[in-house]
Amino acid sequence: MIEEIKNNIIAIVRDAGVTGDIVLTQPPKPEMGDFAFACFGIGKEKGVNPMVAAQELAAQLDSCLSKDGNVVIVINEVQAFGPYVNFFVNPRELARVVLKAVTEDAKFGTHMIGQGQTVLVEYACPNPMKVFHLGHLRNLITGEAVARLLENAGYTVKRVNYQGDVGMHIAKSLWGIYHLLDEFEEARSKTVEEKVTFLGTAYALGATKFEEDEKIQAEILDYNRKVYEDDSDIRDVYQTARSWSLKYFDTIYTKLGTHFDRLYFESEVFDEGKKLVLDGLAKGIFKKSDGAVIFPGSEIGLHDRVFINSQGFPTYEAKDMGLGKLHFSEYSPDKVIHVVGKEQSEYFNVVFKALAALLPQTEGKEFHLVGGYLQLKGDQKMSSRKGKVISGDELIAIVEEQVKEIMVERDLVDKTTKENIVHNVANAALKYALLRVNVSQDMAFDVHESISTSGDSGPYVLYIVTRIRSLLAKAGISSDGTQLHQEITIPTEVSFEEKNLLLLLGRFFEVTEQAARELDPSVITKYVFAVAQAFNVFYQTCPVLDAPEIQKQFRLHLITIVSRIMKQSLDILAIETVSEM
RNA sequence: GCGCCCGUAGUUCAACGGAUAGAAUGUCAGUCUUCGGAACUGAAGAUGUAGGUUCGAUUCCUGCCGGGCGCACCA
Repeated sequence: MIEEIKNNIIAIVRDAGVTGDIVLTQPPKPEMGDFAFACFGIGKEKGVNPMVAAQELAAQLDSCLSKDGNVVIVINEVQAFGPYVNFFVNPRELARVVLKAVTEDAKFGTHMIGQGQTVLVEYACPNPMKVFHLGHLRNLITGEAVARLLENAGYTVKRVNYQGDVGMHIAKSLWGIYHLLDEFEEARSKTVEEKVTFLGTAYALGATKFEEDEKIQAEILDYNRKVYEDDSDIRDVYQTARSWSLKYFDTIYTKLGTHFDRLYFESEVFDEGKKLVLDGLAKGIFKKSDGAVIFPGSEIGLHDRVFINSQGFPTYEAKDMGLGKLHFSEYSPDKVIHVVGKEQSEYFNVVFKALAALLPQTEGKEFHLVGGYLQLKGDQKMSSRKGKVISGDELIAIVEEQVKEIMVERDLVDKTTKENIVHNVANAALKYALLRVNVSQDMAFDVHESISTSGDSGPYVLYIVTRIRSLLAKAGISSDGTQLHQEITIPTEVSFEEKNLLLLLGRFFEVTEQAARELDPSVITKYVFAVAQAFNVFYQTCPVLDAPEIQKQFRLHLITIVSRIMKQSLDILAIETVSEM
């Protein structure tokens, strides 16, 4: 792999008398070399201008190159560029090393850095009886990718989803349902979508009335109490409505190819949470204030938060204490990653401190992976029908519809496969668009751009994979690479385009590592796009099937690996490839 | 009022304190008698503002301008 080459270069540089850390970077342009060593450090050490130091080092290295061809066969040339010493690798040697590494190691690109460690990834977290909005959609897609990123790095990952099935929003929904009882009864026999639409209406009604009318406010507070007390008056309606919501969420999870190891609910943690906080109050971790129990975050430079309200109900904060305890008793995780929007950053700062004070074993293991916002861009046609806010599942449907429109003209094998393909392409479009931006970065989503067949999009990347597969099929090779020979003759000439592809393929190893370290799927998205582009450039100038035999075999081998690594990358993003499109 | 986050081509996004700030899209100009053209090549086009630290700042610090969010009994 590429590490082998890098180590080779590092050894040469060290031989030249350079001490300390030797870090190799990539020059900004391929014409400037393949690897670079910055000479700011040695310049300072020697008290000379880094440009001068680079020139001296390059000259020194160049002279050893010619002396000992054996050691430095991977390097063709050393050149000083400003304050950098740049290395040009021998393309044939690069080809040999990269093809060998990737062909021999079916797990190339996976890591063991998480070996023996359990990580809880908490994501999605929609609230029963409320809509699954766009924020949830981005969160879900991000969370699944993060989970896969970590699995790829060797961690044992548990996907968990924490949902608010008690609290004021539920009380408001219940009030709405009880004032629309006829519709509720009718909904029992309707589809999941219709049930959920009804729930949306009921919540909206309750929420509006709560603001308008004090008497209704009191009624809703009473519903809240009944939910917490599991009152038999409301039990059936509550459970029924709750199950409708969960069913609806399930359909979304299935569509997007995610699943959870454990669904947590506020209803199962609030009791314990309250108990923990009251214990903490006795120990002086929490304080009484205006009839409520608060965590005095302001004493440690944060802010105060209410954990138990003056009515004696645990707030979200207290419930999180109960949840934390459950997490640790069930999985003893080494890390708990909460994928949650950035509006909760300061909330988590306080809550993690409180949790650590209460349960020392959680100290330093709780992380908030800050999610950026998702907005819709472009024309208003998309912000649905009645000017209402568009929901997550509506957006999925819109993307799928538009992909279908494009695909009608395509002449594909049969109808069932075609539906499947439409589904996969639509998924790719959506996921790619959401995962190409840094996790914490706000983004604007444009349906037209996401399904665009050219440019930085899911369909573009998917298309490259199918085209390679089609090419390989023509040559009678399966795309999984099982037919590849370990021994391959490298042609005497390896082109510039081939070399670029090889360099990129070799980087897969460090890219997956970086993505896992930074918990950022966009690292993978950017990489897979770069590979797709490099392939297209290669494809433009390098014939495969019509090439002379040695070159043909080499190129077939190369593109098999391209498709394999692209598929592996897309797998991490939970994007499924297709055989044709 | 206090605190956190963010201002990069027309637009959507990149850039461990380092080389000429990269892509995509849109615009303009080209390529190829296509191993699936849903392609490729080229051009024009940007760091909100004023200072500071540094050999070097999109990146770190301060002020200002502009935007988002959070600050007690919602989740």
